[in-house]
Amino acid sequence: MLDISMFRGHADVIRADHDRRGLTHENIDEVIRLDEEWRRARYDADQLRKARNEAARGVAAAKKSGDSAAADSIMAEVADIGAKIDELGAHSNECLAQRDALRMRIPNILHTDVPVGEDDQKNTLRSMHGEKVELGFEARNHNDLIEMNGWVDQARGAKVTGSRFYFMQGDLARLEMALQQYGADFLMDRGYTLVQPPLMMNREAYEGVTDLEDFETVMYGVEPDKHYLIATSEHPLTAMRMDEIIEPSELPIRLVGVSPCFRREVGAHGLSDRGIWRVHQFTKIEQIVICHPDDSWGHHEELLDNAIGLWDNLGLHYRVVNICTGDMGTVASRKYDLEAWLPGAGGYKEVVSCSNCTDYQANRLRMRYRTTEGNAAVHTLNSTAVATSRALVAIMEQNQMEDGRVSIPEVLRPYMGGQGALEPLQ
RNA sequence: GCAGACGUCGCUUAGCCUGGUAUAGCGCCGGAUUUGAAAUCCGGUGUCCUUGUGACUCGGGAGUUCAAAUCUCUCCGUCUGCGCCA
Repeated sequence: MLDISMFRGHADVIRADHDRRGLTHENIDEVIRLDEEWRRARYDADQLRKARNEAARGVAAAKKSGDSAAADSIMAEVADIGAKIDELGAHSNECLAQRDALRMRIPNILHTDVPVGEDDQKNTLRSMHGEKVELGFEARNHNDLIEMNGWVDQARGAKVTGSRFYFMQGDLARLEMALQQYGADFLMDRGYTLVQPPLMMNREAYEGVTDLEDFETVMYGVEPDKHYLIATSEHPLTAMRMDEIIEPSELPIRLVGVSPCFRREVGAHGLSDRGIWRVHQFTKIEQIVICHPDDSWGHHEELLDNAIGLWDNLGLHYRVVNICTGDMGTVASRKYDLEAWLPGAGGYKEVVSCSNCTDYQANRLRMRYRTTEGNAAVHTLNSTAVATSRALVAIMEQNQMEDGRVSIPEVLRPYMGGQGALEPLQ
């Protein structure tokens, strides 16, 4: 959510940003109108409250001096003021609620370097990493590999839960745990604190960190407790400091979250999504930074550098792209994706997403740091380190051997008892 | 799950019984003093607005009242004991 001062003093900046995104200005104008109406109603109500306070002080003084007639007369004068205050107060509250409901839907201001374009076709290449390996035989896609090796049982997942749920087993399950361990260790070495978050969140905290539409399309609700299963540990880790004033000496806060992630993935998917590429549940190692506003662009590069270091160490071929205006979403100001080469699928596909959300989440979460001129919103950033399901797909497709076994990246072998390849399930 | 106690400004804390301007300490910021620092002293230190002799703020919400941190109801959370439990 943008700070209200943006609408009062710099609406031209928001309008220019909407122009880049191809949005109309209606919502901006409505927020400004509701804000003005709220301020008027608020002022009128404040004047009435002032009168009531003066009367109350008059009653107190009269009673203290024993003049009960004067007290009675003041009380008679202000007998109906409470009802008027309630009425005006209700109107002002309504204006404020409407203003902020609308303000929640207005997206973050994009960084000036974000390329303009309608959809992911207009994302621009930032850098290439690693080499495209010559397999010397026809590449299988990961779905063929998991089926021929028995590493994932999709049919029984569907039976006991539903479609896109699965049992992961054997060497692939062990590699999944190795990826978690390695990813967490890699970031702890770089000064990040390991955190295992709650896997459910309440509505208020969740509204602080995500697009409202996600409640319909992404998150699972848990009844009757009114909780939501987290779609990523970014959400609890970012909301962790909600309603807090952070001492500047604590910044920057660097966290590495490890958790299962739950996603409804509403909307039909085609055959191209078979396998474990797009599933309802996976594990993710996530980087989080909460920092001073002046430092966030530096930390954004730091998060990208961490992701690049990790994926280089896995020995995989991938590219980094700048996400364009049409592919950006509501919360981020700038976003980089890592896209891994999938020889079986024949393309580069998203495995890491690295975002600077500036003060957008912090405003919703009332998450501030102390300054000499008052308290100001912090900036929040997040980036995938490893989403295990997608990293497994990239490893399987790039490291596959002719017999269908898969070579294990060197850095993961110590976590696999020294094993060099994934063997079929017996 | 049951019973009891508790929730006050960044932290600690007084006020609650008996309704009438939110107390003090710590921390932090500024100033005085000092060659500099410590110590000491003075002032400031939540939010909002049309910046006023302004409004709001005592876990959230509702109620009673001229007036609620204070009384009532309700929800949330914490602690203690009991119960259950990997």
